Amino acid sequence: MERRPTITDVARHAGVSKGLVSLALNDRPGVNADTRARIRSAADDIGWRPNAAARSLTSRRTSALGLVVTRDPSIIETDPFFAAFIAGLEAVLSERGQVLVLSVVPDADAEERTYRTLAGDGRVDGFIITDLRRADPRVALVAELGSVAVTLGEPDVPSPFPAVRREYEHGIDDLVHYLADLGHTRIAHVAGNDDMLHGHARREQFERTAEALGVRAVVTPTDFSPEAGASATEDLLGTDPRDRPTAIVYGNDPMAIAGMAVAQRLGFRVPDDVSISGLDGSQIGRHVYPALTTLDNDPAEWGRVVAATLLDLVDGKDPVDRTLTPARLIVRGSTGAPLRNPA
Amino acid sequence: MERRPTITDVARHAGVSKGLVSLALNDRPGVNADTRARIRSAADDIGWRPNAAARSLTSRRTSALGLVVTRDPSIIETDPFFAAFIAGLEAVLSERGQVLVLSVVPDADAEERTYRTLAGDGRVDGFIITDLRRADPRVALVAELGSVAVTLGEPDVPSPFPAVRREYEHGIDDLVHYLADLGHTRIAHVAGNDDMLHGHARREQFERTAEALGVRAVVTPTDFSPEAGASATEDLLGTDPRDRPTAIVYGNDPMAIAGMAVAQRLGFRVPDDVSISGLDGSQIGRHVYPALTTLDNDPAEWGRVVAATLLDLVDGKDPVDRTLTPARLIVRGSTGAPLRNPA
DNA sequence: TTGAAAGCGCTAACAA
DNA sequence: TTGTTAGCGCTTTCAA
Repeated sequence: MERRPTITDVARHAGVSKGLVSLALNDRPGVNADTRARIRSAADDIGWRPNAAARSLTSRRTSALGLVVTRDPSIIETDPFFAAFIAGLEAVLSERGQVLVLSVVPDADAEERTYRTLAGDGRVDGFIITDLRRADPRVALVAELGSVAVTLGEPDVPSPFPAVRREYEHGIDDLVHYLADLGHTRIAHVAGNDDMLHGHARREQFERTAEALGVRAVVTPTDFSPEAGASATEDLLGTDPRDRPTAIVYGNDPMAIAGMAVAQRLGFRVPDDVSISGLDGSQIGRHVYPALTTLDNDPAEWGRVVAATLLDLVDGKDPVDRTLTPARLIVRGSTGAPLRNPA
Repeated sequence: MERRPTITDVARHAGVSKGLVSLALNDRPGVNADTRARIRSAADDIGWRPNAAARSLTSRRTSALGLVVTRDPSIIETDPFFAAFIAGLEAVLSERGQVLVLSVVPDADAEERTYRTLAGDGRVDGFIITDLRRADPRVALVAELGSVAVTLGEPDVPSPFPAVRREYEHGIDDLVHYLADLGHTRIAHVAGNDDMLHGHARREQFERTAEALGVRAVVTPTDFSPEAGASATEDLLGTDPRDRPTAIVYGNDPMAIAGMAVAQRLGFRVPDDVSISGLDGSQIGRHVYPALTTLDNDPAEWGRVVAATLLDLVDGKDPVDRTLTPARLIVRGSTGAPLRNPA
């Protein structure tokens, strides 16, 4: 097996010193243009690529970003966010010669261990913190580890790190208004994990708007899993018809899909007997019947902006918060006016 | 900002040479038990962790595995396989101190570039090759790059690498038998990408079994996207009732869900007017109405076995192919006997 | 069983 | 503008 060419091989081929090769190939100033070109073609000729480990050892940069996803294995599969989010990250990372180190861990203990390992072993230059929780320990942990991060959303703890956020309040406001305008007076919210900041904020906004409109609101917190969405729906629809909600807003699309299935199995027509809405968007929501009303999110946009923000931070630029375009209400067939006489 | 402790710090604390620290902490023989214990506690005291780059430079091991996923961004989001697959990989990797470098790329060009970058820069010790295609160039590419890989399934090109496979043929056979036994005589298959080996193999097995049973089979190849599943379904159900299939088997669950929605929108009852089956399993399939008949796959099991196989290979053990438990038919509400007089 | 020294491939001083 | 020389933090000889 032939040895991979090193910078010394390039230097020999180009008839220069390896120090100069390093300068030339890293686009540093102070190299004669001809020499630079000669070095470059020598490198191409022998197919040289800088070794990441060697470079990292001196530059103290790994050119890698860490994403640690903490989700129960059964929930991660149905979460429509991550795949597109990662594709968005990747679009920026590959362009800038960076890689993504991904971990999927089952619980908070494994999560902390993974952060410590990734930072302690010097494997990544920074972290992407998703699914912020209340009093999230990860912000302080990353700081303690001497690393940096970007958070998706604004943490409720002091954070030295830039945040990327999307305005969701108006979207929820629009959604509840839209349902109230259709004539719904009892609207349930099968909320996501209330310990997660985004789940919590959406629930609060839902309650605020419902109260402002004089709509009767019932909130059931869950864990974002379709199972939980299904069982919450059974409870809601099993109540006395006079108390029963005529519209249900779910914390994410998979729960909404599961809830819609329960409603249909119990003989409720959607949307005539009960209107169903997701939150957070998804591709599959367009393809169920009836198609799911939801609030759009654009996971790929999240990914692109988060990656760019974190790379700038790692490059020593001043951290700047970024705000994405607000979530927009997408009305599809799963919501409509409530029928006077339910089946 | 305080400097991270190095092996020299540990050596000083323990009063030994750094060479000995290396031997002791890597469980190499020839170190006095007391000394080893002393070194270990010194390392713990000052919180030392070996730097991955430095270690990689001498050991020529990165302790990282590469996974390059080539999917159109719109399809990756709905694919139920990857999230759980990655969680399965991770379960093994974290236990063995390895990390996963993940890339999501849009097309074959970006794919090749990514393999070259990851291997050329010495960022990973080996690759995980999913979604094998016909005459897949990646097997030769990885070999050319001097790296190693594990393939999910058996490539149709000569491969020096171990393969992990799951027996799918019997499951498909069972599924078609099951449908034929219910009385279906016209069964369509909305197949996945026919350029992908698993999609192709499943289609062939479907056709073989259908022919053996004297069932009329119609096959539509697609790209695995829910959109394609939906439009294929419109075509199939728009035909003359005497030609119309009474059962449709989709290449994956998202397509089946989209197809079921189309059927329902067109006024077909599922399963009375048309039976719907997925393939490949998914969590969300349990939570649509009616729940989706499918063939189970266990992405997490794939992940665990693939990771273990690749790590063994990287460790220099002889490559051994592994075969997972066969895919099993899971009958749910979306399939049933065809009604004599369709609506 | 331990220490000393060399070197992995690169970057970054500093000289020339 | 270019060459020389030290390291970065670790593993691995080779001596002692």
